[in-house]
Amino acid sequence: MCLVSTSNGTRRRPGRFPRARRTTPRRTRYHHGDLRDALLKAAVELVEELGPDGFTLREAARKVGVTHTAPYRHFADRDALLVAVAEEGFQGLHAAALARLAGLTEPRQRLQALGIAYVEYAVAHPSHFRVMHGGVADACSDPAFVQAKAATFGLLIEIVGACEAAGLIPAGSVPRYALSAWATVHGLADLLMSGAAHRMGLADGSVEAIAREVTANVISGLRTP
Amino acid sequence: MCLVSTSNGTRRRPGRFPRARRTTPRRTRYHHGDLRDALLKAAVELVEELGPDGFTLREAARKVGVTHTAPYRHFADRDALLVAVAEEGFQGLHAAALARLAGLTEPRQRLQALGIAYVEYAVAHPSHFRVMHGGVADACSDPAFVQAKAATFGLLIEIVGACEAAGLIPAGSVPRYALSAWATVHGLADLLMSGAAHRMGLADGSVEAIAREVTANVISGLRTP
DNA sequence: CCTACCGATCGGTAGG
DNA sequence: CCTACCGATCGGTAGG
Repeated sequence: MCLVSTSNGTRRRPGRFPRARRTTPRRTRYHHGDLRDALLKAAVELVEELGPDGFTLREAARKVGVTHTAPYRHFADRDALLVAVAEEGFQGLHAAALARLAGLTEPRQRLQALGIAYVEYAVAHPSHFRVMHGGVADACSDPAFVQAKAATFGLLIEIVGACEAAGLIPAGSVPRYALSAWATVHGLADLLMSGAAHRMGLADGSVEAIAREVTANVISGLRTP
Repeated sequence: MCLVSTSNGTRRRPGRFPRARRTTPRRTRYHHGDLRDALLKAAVELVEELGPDGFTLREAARKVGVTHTAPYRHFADRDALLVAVAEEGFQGLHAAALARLAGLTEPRQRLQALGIAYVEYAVAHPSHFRVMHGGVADACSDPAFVQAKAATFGLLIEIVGACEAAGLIPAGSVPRYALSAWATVHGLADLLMSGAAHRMGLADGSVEAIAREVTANVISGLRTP
């Protein structure tokens, strides 16, 4: 039988593992916003170790060195903390995309740059990425979250729209191509994050190089203008 | 705040929800293999409702109508049941792919058919698909599981290899194109399963039609022979 | 931000 | 396949 329960840390459930004792020294006091930030950071680390479902408020508190009820001063409940992570994630992804797009005007180059930014962000911030696309974010209507998400998605539509305007894709096919482009980088991100691509011997080179190659294949499917 | 804890069923943690009482009448007795199959089926349903991490052995037992220790007669532990689901999944995907490939000889058609089968299988069997790519399966060395997984992956390599032989892709680029093709359908599967594609207005039409369009975009990036 | 507590699970073992 | 149990969590509330 596969000894997954001990060889990976994806899950954490009552009564299966002894809980690690406090590793971080307890701070004497937290200033305004200090504990909030510390909890956010702890949450990101825990999601990376245990997955979004394995994350618990109590362990985040433990990690930061406060009582398990202290987080309720800053977050209404467990999901609120995860939503904050997701929001931070969309803002970070948006910023990373803008940085990669800076100075590029040619639609195909921009589409590729957006894709590379997407994959790079996911691999560099797997916890954020997973929470962004997890169940917590799905039903969320938090304004800041929704705004950050829409802005990022807007970049994709804008760039594919520019491809259409340039005659690189058939008129009216923006949704189809947007979905194709998104699916490709989204899947690549997942296959790289999970290690599946590597296990199958398909992930040689840097993340950027891999993303560049894979997105190039998508680009090459466009018309010549 | 986002009321995710009540609006979606992705998670299940101690003390958050009242547990539903037995809905299935308790069987008087199970024949050999009968309970095993019933537990497998229950596990699939539970993963669909709660995700792989939310699945518990106790709830599966409850759903089937036996004591929470009865499953240990058929599965060594919780992970063993999930591995069985993953194995069933890879066998199902492999069979679905073979069915779609039957009669097709042209490499591009075969690549597209494989991709469509992948996406259709994922959408039709989301629980299996999630478990197949989840943490439980990663570290698993169960022979039947490994074999079913390798057979499915082998189809991809074989078909992309045929594309190479036909001059549709540059010599030596099988890994790169295999990764591209896989990433695209893997990402599409995820975006369709999670509802993200639909929420963004990018998922009009049947799953087959969407998968056909998206894979067509990949195919169009190949050389003309 | 803390102490004390509650109700509800869970995975797993002992022993039949 | 069942009864009885154990140890370990968890999210959350009361009340300060």
